[in-house]
Amino acid sequence: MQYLKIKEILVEQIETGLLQARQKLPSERKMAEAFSTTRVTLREALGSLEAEARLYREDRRGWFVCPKPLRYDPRLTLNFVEMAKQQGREAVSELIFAKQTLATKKTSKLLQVTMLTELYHLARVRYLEQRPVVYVVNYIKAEYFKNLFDHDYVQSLTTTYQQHYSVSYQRTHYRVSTTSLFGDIAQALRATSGSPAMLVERTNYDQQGRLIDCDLEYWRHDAICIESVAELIEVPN
Amino acid sequence: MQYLKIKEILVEQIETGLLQARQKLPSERKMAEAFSTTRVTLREALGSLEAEARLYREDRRGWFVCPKPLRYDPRLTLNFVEMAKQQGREAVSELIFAKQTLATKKTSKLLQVTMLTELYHLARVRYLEQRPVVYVVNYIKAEYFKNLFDHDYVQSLTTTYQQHYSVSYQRTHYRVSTTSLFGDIAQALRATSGSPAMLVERTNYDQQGRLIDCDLEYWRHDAICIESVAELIEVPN
DNA sequence: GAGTGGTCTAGACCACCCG
DNA sequence: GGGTGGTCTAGACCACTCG
Repeated sequence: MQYLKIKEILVEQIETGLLQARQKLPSERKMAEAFSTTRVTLREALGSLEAEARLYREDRRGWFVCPKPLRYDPRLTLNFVEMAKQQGREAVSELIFAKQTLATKKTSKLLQVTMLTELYHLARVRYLEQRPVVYVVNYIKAEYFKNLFDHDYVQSLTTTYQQHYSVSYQRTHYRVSTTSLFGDIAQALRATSGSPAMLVERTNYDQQGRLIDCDLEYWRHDAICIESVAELIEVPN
Repeated sequence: MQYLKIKEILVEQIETGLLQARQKLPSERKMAEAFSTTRVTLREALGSLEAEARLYREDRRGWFVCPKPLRYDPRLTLNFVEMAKQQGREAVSELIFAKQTLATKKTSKLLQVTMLTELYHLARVRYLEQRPVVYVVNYIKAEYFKNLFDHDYVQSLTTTYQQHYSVSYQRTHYRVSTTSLFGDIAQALRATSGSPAMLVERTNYDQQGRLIDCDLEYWRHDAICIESVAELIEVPN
């Protein structure tokens, strides 16, 4: 079991700081030679460290050491940039597209509206210290936010909701599962197709209990750690 | 990109029901031949479907089609068996070990006690329809539960807490991250070493706000989907 | 005991990234 | 344009599972 030995060595180098967060590893060929093995076996070790969130790769660019994950609390309405700042991290949000569309079969179900209801549809990529870590898709009920695109919607939707429409999030329904990245999303995150990912789906309600929008967040799985507190519910048998 | 084609075909067979949940796939050699490729490439496709939670494997036993994940709401105090039953699933809990120990550096931090505090330490494996899906480790403050082992602690700790000690969970602090399975845990879950996993860590408080125990839950990542509702918190800037 | 999955070797070609 | 990562071939051995 050579690849386990390789993993141990790499983990040790990470933990002793010989390899630092965000640092690029040597090329696969060089490492394979250094460990006296083939690329196939080396990649077995690297892939396994990727699954453990110790290494990540950028498509065709190489392997890097994972920085600490961002703590994410679904109860906080904070925008991404603020959330990162409070943890001493530097964050940026970038627009991929913003358009107006009509609800399809899938989105009408997500937002509990009839098909062809007017919606805003936007996609953004968020960066942590220059590294793209989440691809966020939003579907927003247009009826509550006339002319949304006249305001800033890239950095923080929640702020715009509040300032221009007096709407604030009150409750959120969220679902967390694991998937992997493909196509446009993988590309936007500079991830290799098939990289492990965490999917956070949220449906958000305002102070009047109205369903106002939903998010699909595709996180590079090493970049996030969900952390929250919940009051427990008594369930009758 | 042969392995993508292979994936597509397998996904289609799963979605059309040609391959059913829990069904075993043919051997790797047979599939490699059927797709006119080598085992290495075939395994690339299978590994990728494993990351997407469409296939899972049992160590040295082969590849299987993933059944639907169990929905898991951290707010519910329900024991595992009840939770599964409410979703029409059949569940069983099995004891791995139960012992009394003293807090170590790691566990004293988890439970916010001084080192050498008396603790119960138990490990269980939980099955969904015969399949082991979670490995649960518990650390419990012994001071609140004298002679815990005289009662049933395998099927449901929460029930025993309530009935014999008048203690019920009120609040939980939880953290969700991705890792992978190794050693004893992988073995108990019949998983190949290095399989992707979801780690749920919980710290639980009773009706008096006392920290009473904590859980480390190692889930086969395809077997769980975390789903909950949260009231949002206003955060001053 | 036959066949399986887990691991490994020693190559190869290509498209892409970066200097 | 050199070197890289992504993909693929055609084998091999071993320990284990299962009938």
